[in-house]
Amino acid sequence: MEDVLLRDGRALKHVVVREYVRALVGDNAPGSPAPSERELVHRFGVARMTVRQALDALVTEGLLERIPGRGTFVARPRREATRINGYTEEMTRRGLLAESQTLLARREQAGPGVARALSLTEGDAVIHWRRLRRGDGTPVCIEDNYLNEILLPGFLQTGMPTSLYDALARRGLRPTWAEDSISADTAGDEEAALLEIEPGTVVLRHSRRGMVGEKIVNVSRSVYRADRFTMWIQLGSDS
Amino acid sequence: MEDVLLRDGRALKHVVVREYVRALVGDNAPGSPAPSERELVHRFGVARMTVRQALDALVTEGLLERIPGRGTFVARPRREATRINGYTEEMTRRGLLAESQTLLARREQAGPGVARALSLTEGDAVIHWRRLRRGDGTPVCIEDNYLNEILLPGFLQTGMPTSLYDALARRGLRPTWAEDSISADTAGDEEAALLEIEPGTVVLRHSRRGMVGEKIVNVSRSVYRADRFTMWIQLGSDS
DNA sequence: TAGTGGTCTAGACCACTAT
DNA sequence: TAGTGGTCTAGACCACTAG
Repeated sequence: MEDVLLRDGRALKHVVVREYVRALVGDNAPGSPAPSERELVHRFGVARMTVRQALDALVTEGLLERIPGRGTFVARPRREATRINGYTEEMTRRGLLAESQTLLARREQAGPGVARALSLTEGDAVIHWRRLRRGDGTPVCIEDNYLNEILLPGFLQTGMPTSLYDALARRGLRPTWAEDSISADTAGDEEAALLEIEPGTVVLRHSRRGMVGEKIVNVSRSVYRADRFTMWIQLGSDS
Repeated sequence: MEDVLLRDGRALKHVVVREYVRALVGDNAPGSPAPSERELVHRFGVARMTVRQALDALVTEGLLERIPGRGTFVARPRREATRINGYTEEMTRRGLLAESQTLLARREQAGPGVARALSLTEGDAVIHWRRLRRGDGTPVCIEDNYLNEILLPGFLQTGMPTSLYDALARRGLRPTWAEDSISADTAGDEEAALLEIEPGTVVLRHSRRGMVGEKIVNVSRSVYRADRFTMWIQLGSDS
């Protein structure tokens, strides 16, 4: 996805200008002025169309905002649809200490449900990772993750990280979109024991299919203690 | 949002080209070729930069896709983040018959919780609309909606529609983004009676703050029968 | 080799904003 | 009036794809 955008060693001019402006205004407050187009023309000795191409990209990106007759300014950050977060990030965002205990991490043959969800054939190799997750010490959730082994060769060997999503990101496989389903249910015996609640207590079930492009990266099935967890989601976006 | 974009009666050239191309390829299958840039230059007698400006817009919009050395083509439709839907749309999407029975529709003074959620002061006027919602005949959900009366003058008088979101859309107030929270719980006595379940049965609770721009339009609190409803959400988008 | 999109130049006139 | 962004021209060379 990232523009490398060097051509025969020479940097593309519009990229140079774009990144210069990005670095210049990067953390400035919304409403701060960016350099004018003609100022950038003089600074870089390029045509105005080249400068406009650079600024167009930053405007499309939502970093800058043009106001005719006034200038170009840092835009108010656009609200974005919820980032696809995993447990660790969710908990950290809430200011809780996220801990994780691996109950199971092994190669398995996909059962019918997992195979369908991952768009594999029954019996194909999947990585099954089951964790008990705690927040500030007490059990909050049991999470079963199933990963397509083809996409993640050697995943089990290269050490299991705390955050699955971090690990996926390092391989360029962090889901950019996901299909989630959420339901209310009661805890089974095994779940109840792990979550340290009575069997039959109310729980929140959450399934997710994480995808990047057309690739289905992971399928997770989580069960949360209802008394310790409320799901929070932001939908849609500005603009 | 729509570009009117006529200037002193003369149509902007890049808009003319853009709309010509949009109409031309409008419903074509993904992968169909669009006219080449030079072809459009000759057809409209404009500079190539003008054509590129027109096509850039359609590419950003997701309608077209450029492939260097090959041409410009109709792009595969991009996946978008979940549209903010109400109960009626959700049920219809699932192929169920959505029915609705108004239990309450009146002007009230906002209590502390509602006032905070709507960013009002306690005691401000709000519209409270409580409905029992059925799917294919059986009770599925009780939904309490609280609306900022200032934004919706005469709402109670102009007839209560089936779909709140349709009614909001007609006033330009359909939420474009929302903050949702979802939790699992058990039904209270009154809820259980309405939902035709036993008190203490598992339910799914869903709260939403619906917003358009900076305006908070509505706050809803719903309780779903867990045996009749699973929430389904799509997060994120392609790009 | 012919055609495509990608980049870039060096100008121009316009409407608008601020002073 | 000076400066800004918006539009537009008429070229140019490049890398890449396809026949």
